Amino acid sequence: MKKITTQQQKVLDCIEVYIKETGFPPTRLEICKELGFKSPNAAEMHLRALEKKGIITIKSGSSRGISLKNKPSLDGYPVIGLVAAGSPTLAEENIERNINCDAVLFGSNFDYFLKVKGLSMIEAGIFEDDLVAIKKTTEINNGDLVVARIDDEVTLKHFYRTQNQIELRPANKDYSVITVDDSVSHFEIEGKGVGLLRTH
Amino acid sequence: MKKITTQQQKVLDCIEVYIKETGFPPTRLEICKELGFKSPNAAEMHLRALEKKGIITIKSGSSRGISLKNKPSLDGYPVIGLVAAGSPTLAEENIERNINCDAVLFGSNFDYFLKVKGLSMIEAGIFEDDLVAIKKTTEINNGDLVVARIDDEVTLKHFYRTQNQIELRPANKDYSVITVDDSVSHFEIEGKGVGLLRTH
DNA sequence: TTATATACTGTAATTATATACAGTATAAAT
DNA sequence: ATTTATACTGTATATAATTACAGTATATAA
Repeated sequence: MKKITTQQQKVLDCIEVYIKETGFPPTRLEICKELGFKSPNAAEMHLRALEKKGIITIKSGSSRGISLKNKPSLDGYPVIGLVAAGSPTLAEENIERNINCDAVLFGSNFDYFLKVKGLSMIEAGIFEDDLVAIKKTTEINNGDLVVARIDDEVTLKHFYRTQNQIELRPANKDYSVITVDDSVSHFEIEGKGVGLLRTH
Repeated sequence: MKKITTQQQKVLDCIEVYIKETGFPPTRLEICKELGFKSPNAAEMHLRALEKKGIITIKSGSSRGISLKNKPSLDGYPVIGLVAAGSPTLAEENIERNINCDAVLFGSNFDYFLKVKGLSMIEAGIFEDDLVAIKKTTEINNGDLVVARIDDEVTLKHFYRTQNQIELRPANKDYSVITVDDSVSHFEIEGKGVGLLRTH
């Protein structure tokens, strides 16, 4: 993303304010009126520059056809999809999108949303593509929903610690319990599920 | 706020979707194209009706000058618990608390959260005390999750319309299908479930 | 019975808007 | 030294869009 000039920033601010106040973007002439330009082409040129820099898109031939591309929310929570083997969960390439919501939406605060793959937790009412709000912590109690990393694979299961081993139990009778033992070279608790979000 | 007709709801939904996708409202002709109308006046009349009912405002003489008055409320979205028989769902006494979140958290916007009672939708991954985001609309398709009012009782079920009757189906084999027939003195669709929120 | 609201088609006119073209001028990059 | 980007004024025009007007038809309310 190239740097933006002072005048281009003014035009961008003008558009944002206009949308916030009216619900729709301004015309070239309205931008001119607001910023004191005397020619519609002044606005036009700035819009073209902003489009070229990837800040907005302009739908050709449409009145008020300006879309702001700065959707990535200021302080939203990342949605993590498939986690590449070995990569940190929150690595850039794992972020599908951001969701804007209250930090205390699920009682306690949390760090990211994990997009559920597979049906292993279906009996706990957790379906494929549901988003589970994850809080990064290693403070886990028996029965908690955890995100665990086993040999570079990330999984969502119920956590149980027995006398001498750790079990990751699915909530689906067609799946098997994962036992963490000597055959596992790397085991780590990434966090705890504190909430769930589903879009119908 | 007067009641809105099915066609007006379609137009409103069309505007909401268009804004969400493009960032600016549609023109009369674009609404017509989307909904299959052949005259721009069809859209115009619906818009006038929606304006008269206080749902939108139209800036005269401006292209795409449609503003949704549907403001993401400052106090957040109400959580509706047990609905008292005969009372309007959103009556003050039914509001348990408010939740602050993004209007478009569930793709389309919505009006309130309904706190789930009972286990009738458990096979759809909807558990007791889950919060279902409800959008007030009468635009329902078969299989949709709906909030219905039957003889002053409010229920959450899957909606199915067959040749000559309406069925409200639970997602739990221990519960029976509710058939809306002559024994029902009052039936009304309150809205549609667009999302789900669960706190672990 | 006479409105009033809904729900459109179809045509047309006015005006709102995007956008091209012709200039002028300055600063930075190649 | 020449191009490229910025930063505008000013004019013109094709077309995008609103909106009025004339109909048709149905349902509901006063």
